[in-house]
Amino acid sequence: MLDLDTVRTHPRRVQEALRAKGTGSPDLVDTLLEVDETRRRAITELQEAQARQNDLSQQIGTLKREGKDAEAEAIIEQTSALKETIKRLEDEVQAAEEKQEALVLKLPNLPHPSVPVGTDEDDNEVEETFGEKPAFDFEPAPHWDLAARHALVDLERGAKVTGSGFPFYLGKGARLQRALLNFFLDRARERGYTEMQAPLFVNPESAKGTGQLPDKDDLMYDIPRDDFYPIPTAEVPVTNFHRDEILSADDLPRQYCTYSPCWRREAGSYGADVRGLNRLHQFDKVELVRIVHPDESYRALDELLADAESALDALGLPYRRLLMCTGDMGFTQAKVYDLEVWSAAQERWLEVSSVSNFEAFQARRMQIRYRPEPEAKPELVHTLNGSGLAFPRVLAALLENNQQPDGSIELPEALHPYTGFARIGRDE
RNA sequence: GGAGGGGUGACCGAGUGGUCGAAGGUGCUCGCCUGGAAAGCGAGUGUGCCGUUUUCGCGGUACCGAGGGUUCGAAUCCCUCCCCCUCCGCCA
Repeated sequence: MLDLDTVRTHPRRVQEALRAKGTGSPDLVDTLLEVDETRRRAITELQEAQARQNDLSQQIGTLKREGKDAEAEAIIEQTSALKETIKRLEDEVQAAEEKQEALVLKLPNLPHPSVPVGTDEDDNEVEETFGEKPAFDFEPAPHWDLAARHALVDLERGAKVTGSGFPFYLGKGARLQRALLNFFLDRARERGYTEMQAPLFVNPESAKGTGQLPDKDDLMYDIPRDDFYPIPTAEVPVTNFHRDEILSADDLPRQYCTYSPCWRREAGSYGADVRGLNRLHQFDKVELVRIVHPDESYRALDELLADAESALDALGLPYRRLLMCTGDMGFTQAKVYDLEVWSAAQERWLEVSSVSNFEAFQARRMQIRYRPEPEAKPELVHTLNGSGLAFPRVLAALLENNQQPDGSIELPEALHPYTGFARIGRDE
């Protein structure tokens, strides 16, 4: 959510953001400012009426205490018209506030000046590529073939039991998942994150806080009977942990890491890119969340990026870093990097992490504030998050990139203490 | 799921219709005291919104879990919902 004051003072900047992100119409800003005008006028009128009412009520109280009931009655008679006025103005204010709230929620975050302007993924900037793509003197198999050959993943039975995109992992596949979980969490903890286990369902208020509602509601599954949403990312419960709180300056920064499954409806996805583990309805992820002082958030973004990248480095996977353009970044973000891992058999880059600075956009919705000095007015914090990392595509890349001529898979050394085995498909 | 108790400021905790944004305490800030500290003493210390103001600020209004209602007037009375605690039931 944007600050109304920003919209009032820099309407053109907001309109530019709407255009750059390709969301909503620029008229939104004008409509919003009109509603704001109406709202403020109504509030002023209402408060004047309330002041009169308070004054009269106080007089009545005084008169009654002095036993001057007749005089009190005379004043009470005057109040009935005022009562109606107040009722009417209250309704007006409420209507205007609701209208305004709905409009404000449609305004996306302003992109940071360093973000390239663009319309779609083709305009994202490849900032840097890391590691060497593996070369094979045989035809490398895609991960779904490798997973089937070694019985690591069973999508068919997952589809039977639940539906497509809900995999079973078994044997070394399951153990590898568990190894990734511990590997990522241990690394995050060593890098200064507090480990957390979060609820996997959230209420609508939380989904609104991080920006999944109202605009991205078809991303999530929902449980209408109890008014819950299975989380599409642990960002939602973890960031909402501090919702409606005023932290002291000493409490900042807060850094949390958590493992969770994530559920996404992925409505409208289809085609060859969804094969195997490329796109699932349920997947596992370690998420990193930072809540920081506003002056620190871009330094924190760099650190967060380094945290995510270091995990890929440790796994020896080739990857590249993309700076997302205005048209391809999300509604809530001010600046986003994507990390994409090289998938050697598919010969594609697969997104395994998205690292974002939301500045105060989420914090304003969630009312997460901090007090700069003991007696000072509270101010909004900045929030950031990044995957560290998403499992399925990491798994896909591990299988594809590390496959051997005999079809076995050599795992990177960093994982050995976690898996308890060094390879898949030999010495079994 | 059943029965009972309860949700008040950063925290604890008074307050059952008017002068209550709310006693008292703790914490915190500033000052006094001290060689320094503790203790003690004094003053201050909520948030949002609207208006006003070049700054400090000032005026108004709302907020005592949420939403509705009664009343000239609600933290206080009534209704609905949410959450927490205790006991019972069920259960990993």
